[in-house]
Amino acid sequence: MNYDFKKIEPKWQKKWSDAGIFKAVDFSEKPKFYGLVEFPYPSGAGMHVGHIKAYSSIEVISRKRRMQGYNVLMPIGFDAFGLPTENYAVKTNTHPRVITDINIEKFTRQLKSVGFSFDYDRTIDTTDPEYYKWTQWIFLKLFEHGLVFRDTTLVNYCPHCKVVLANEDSQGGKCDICHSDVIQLPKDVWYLRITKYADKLLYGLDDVDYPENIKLQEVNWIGRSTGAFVNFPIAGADETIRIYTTRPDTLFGVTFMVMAPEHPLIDKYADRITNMDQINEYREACAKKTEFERTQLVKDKTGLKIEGMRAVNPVTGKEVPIFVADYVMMGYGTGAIMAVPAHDQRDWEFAKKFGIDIIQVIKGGDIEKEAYTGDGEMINSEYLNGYTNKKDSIARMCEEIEKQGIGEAGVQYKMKDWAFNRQRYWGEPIPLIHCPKCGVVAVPYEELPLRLPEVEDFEPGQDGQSPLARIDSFVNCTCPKCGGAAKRETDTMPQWAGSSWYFLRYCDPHNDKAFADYKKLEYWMPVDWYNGGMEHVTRHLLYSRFWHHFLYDIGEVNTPEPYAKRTAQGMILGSDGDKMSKSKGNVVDPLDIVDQYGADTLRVYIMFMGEYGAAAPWNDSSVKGCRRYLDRVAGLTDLVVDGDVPELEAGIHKAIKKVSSDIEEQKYNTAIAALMSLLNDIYKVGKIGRSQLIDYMKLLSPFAPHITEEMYEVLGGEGFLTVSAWPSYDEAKTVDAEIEIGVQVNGKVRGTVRIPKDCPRDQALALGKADPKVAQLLEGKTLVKEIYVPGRILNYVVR
RNA sequence: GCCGGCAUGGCGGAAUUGGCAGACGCGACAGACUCAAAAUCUGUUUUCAGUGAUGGAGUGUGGGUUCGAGUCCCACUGCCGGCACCA
Repeated sequence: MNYDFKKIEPKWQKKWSDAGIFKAVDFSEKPKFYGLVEFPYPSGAGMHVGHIKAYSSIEVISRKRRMQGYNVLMPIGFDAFGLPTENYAVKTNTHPRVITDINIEKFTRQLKSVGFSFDYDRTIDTTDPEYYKWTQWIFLKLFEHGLVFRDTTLVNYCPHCKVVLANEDSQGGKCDICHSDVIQLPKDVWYLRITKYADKLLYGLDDVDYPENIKLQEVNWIGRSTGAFVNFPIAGADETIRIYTTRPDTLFGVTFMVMAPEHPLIDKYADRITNMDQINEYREACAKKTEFERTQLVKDKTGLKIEGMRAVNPVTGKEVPIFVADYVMMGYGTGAIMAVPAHDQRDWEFAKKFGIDIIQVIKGGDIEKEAYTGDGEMINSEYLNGYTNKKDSIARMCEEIEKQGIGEAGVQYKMKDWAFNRQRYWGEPIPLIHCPKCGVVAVPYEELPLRLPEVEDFEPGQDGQSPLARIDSFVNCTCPKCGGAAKRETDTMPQWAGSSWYFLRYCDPHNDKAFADYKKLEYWMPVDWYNGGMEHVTRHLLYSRFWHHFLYDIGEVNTPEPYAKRTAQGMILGSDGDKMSKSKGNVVDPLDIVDQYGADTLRVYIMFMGEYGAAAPWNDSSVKGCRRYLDRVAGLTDLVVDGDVPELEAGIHKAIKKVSSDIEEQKYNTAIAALMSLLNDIYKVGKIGRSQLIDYMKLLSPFAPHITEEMYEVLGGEGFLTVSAWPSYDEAKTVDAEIEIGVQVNGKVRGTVRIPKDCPRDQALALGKADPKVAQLLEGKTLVKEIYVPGRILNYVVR
């Protein structure tokens, strides 16, 4: 067959589309399969080869599932709110809606040209009011259930651009746009109380099929630790400083305390602190430091003693000094710590620098040289003395703490609550109203969607205000509760919002009564297989799992966990081995490859590059190799004969087995290698039976759907190959009657021998010895041991 | 610093999970076709010694377990990813 991909690829894309074979059918009798890919951000740059790789995994599985008789839901959509579009809108003075529509149109065209079998009838766009209506609806549900709260925090602020910056946009303490110094500014922020779901997110991992490394990243991100909260009284005051510790059993070793510079008790007791001026100076210096500086420059511990204020160790009754130091963070624990310099390296360094006592309470190490953080017998600790097991001494101390009423056992998480607002235009408006009488009031559900107002000017406002704050007609409203004049919240949601529930919308994308019909969710959910980038396994995965757990708790969805299985693809690097980037000029445009070699070649190459989960560099020559392979595949139509070719039977059965299992394990590269190998065999034999070739086409179809569909037509096949039955194999035919195994002498391979598959031990050993080279090596030696592993190896141990 | 991953020919990568290392592809070399080139086809291709049969070495480094190690254990080196003064 003449392989003219420019003709056949559009031809079949149109035929498949016209026949609607990729449409998912709600409530079909067939078993369901929901395959999900991370929906793209429709940037102006268009599709990247990374997108192709990310989607190819679910594409191949879904195509195989359809052939296996499943009702497949494989949707696509666009996560279209976000900064790049907004920045481009500002620069070109074009409405982001216009830009988004152009980009989505472009993306869709590109996706289709690669032949992805998405159900385009279910395409969603997070910026469509009919979609973000439900993002706002879920937000209001969270609000209703007390999971939305407001708090003051320090944000990165650029005084020059007058803009609040994300951490990513203020790396190194410089504004990404104008490169001036970023300062920390206190600001009121909306938070989602994700920490309330920390345990559910942690223990939910036991019930899902994620690779261990992904689970571990989530576990570390959640960062659950157990310990105790202890209250240290302030000497001469009726107040305590609350601390959190994972080692309450070292309480007898406490020789000082440290508070974060932002700790509110410092201000509260300002009048009795005698060096308040110095402290304020230090605090100001800390405020200028960015998160980056504070965490990167870990070498030198800075700090200052608070004069005129001391704390009492609640178990010993002894007074200890209090310091302020920025190695203690306000954002973790209680913002204050008890310092045990003998057994914590940071406390040790601080104590050495400030000449503070060090009391050892765990035997071991040399605390003159460094803190001892290992295990050992408890000493200098009254009732804890003699304990050698950390777990027991901690448990005993927690008991004592609670008995003495000085604190309680508790749990802490590294995960922080989710800061949920941005001062930007291109995002979902937060549907809340500030009423001078009633406080914060929710926009009534029936008023959703709360639409983004049409504006001319998208630039962020002065002093970090959202552009929406300038639109009086948007801001001014009446309070839904009291009917009085009120003002709308003008911040918008972060980009993570729309992507936290999109997979639910795919189940019922056009519903205007609910985010999705419960019966449809029951039919489709959970997602059977979700593939995406490693960079999203912490934030996006946790955020969306959080929303889903919440929706489950309020009875809106049918499962606690949204994704039954999650995998991640490796990056495609430039041909120089570096990350692809415009500045390096090593970016490959997938559409160029489609144009030059065809979509099938691109698809086969990307799946053949190497282990799916690993990073691999692009190689133009290898692309040509895949094109050469498909050319040779096309040539198979010239070798067709009537009836099966017996020499190929075993090979075809083996290939069916291997390709079938390799796809399930994401070993696409070896599946393709097996098909290439079989192709070489077919050319050696010089002929192939018609139905044998159709089986070959079926195996290749998920990878190269266009050429195989065309060949199927040439062969006179009925219907579409794409939805024909996946071939089955006969296990007996995949096993050879006679096999070749290695023969070793003292573990070194000295020859091979052909033996029957189920050759008995004695016979195999005799056959091995009969090999002339082996016989020669055995001559005159004492045979110590003979090893025969059926189907694997023969080994003679001699002396 | 902590957590995780990886390391195999000139290159991308295989190896039934402890059993013939280098499948498959790229590149290179030789040959065929061609006036010639490209394309295509046929061979060879881990490395060292040897015309050869063959023999030695070989999966980042050093050690260990085993009849047998790319695979398991210990120590180290180098790269990649994530988190980072987390109390």
